[in-house]
Amino acid sequence: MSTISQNTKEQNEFPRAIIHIDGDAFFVGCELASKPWLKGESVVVGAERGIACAFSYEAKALGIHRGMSIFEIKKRYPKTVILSSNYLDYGMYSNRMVQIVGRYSNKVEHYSVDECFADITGMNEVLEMSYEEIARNIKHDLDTELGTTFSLGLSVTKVLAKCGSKHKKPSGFMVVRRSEIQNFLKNVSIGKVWRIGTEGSKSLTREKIFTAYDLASKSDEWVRRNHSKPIQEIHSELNGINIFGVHRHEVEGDQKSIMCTRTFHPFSRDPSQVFSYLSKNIEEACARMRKLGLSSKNFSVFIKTKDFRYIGGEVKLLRETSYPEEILNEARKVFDKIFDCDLIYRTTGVRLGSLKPIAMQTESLFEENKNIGKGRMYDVVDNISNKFGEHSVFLGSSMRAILRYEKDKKKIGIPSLGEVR
DNA sequence: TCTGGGGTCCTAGGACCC
DNA sequence: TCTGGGGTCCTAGGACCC
Repeated sequence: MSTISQNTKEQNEFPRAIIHIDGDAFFVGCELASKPWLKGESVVVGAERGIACAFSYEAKALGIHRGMSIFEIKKRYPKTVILSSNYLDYGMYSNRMVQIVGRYSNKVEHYSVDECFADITGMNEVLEMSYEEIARNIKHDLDTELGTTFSLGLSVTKVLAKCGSKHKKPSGFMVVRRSEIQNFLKNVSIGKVWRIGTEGSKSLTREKIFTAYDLASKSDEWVRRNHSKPIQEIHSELNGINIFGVHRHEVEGDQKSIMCTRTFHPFSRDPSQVFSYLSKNIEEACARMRKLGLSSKNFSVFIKTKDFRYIGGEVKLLRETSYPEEILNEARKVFDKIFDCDLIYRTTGVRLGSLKPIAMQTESLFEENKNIGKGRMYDVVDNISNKFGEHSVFLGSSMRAILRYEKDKKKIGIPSLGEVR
């Protein structure tokens, strides 16, 4: 076949060429890359949290699952190696993953710590390789240079590429050309499709849609009539029509919100106790915001009942802040409105929205002066927290939460107070 | 898996305004 | 004063992701 007709064929099969890359048991993979003697063993990461966060395929084969307690794992599978997680390392591996993929395309989306998408459309001519060859090279480079394996899917849309990488884990390699989509989708159950969650697959199953093929073969008209935007978009992508572009994250810190939520034990119906947990979350969220150099103007707080009912409320401040006091004042008002003494609560949370860099805040001279003092104070607070740990300094309103959290650790060390039981 | 934590985006329905 | 009908904006909560 001539080069020209080969190119035409490739063009037809890949109007766009999208790759999805997924690290296999990524956290464990990173650990094994530096501890190769553990390869082939049952390995679990998550010692510091007391539950399995990630596990090797050998551990999975034994029956270890996500969230299983370390205590139980030790008891039932004493040979399993238990490691603490090391997020800084995983972040470094993750960045290297993106760099390596970046050799083959400048359109790489760092989707999560262990996943990325790449749009390699047109790179076949630049690199003088077929799309499949490019994909194989990427996988080869990742596997050999990072010392852990990756699964890769190559197809014409993000949803299809993601179905591909998922198809044969670990170390999978799946190419789904346009002419192969229908056959491929017959073997993909509807619940496995990216962005179709439990609710989506429930409602689709009720309509006798069991595989991705069943959905893809419905008409546009039918989907538009019976389903909302998310399913409509997935339907298009399954048919090879690109809806979700590959977006490279150019800017660091383009985060839209910061959340801090925590479930407490025992559950509580005591308003001052529950508010104290909320207060602690607000303090933590503000500390993270300051670390990122951001400030927030709109925020929402919520409480969740024992039976998982969610009640919340939103507040708009007059100007941005990165300090907890103003937020707490408003949060108190919302809290008093939404708290119901007859219910028992399990979780509180705060979400800080409309984030802006601190430098972009607009303030009057007077406010500026007021906040300089506060800024200095919080510099000190942040420094102490860095040195002595996050519970070293806190607001009075968070006191009861701290005491409760720390009780679980038996004792607390507060520099100014000594040890409190 | 009777349920952890941090994110993003969508939408139904109320409030408000002609 | 009562009434219809339509548009936009907002937000609480849900669904989904890793």
